[in-house]
Amino acid sequence: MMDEEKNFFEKVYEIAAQIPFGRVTSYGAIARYLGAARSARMVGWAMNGAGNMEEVPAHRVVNKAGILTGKHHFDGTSLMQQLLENEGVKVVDNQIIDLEKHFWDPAKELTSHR
DNA sequence: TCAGTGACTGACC
DNA sequence: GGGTCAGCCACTG
Repeated sequence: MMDEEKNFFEKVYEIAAQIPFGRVTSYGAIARYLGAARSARMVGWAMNGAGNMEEVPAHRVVNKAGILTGKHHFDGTSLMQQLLENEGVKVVDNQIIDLEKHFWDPAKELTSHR
């Protein structure tokens, strides 16, 4: 009711900022939590602006396949991979290993209200 | 102003 | 089982 007044982007930032250390999530998971599962692209676009926000670890957000699709948008080339590996997430060929083990579902962890 | 692109996903064939 | 198509919304040219 009240949070819904927030902008879509702001919600994405808030959720992304709550991703715990060593965990990752997908654009669709965030989008679905916001009630816009079909607008996963907007989540990625929001991450584009979040890339400059240290509070928003965009490197912890990957596609559903666990592939670092947005690594190209980072300052470096393997920066995104380095950050994930630094958190204990194994990444090979721009893809996260054991994604299910590192996956963090906002709708499941933030199961406070729909 | 219109049209195309994009850090995705799910459904269809 | 694997590839293709459409949808979503915002920004750029």
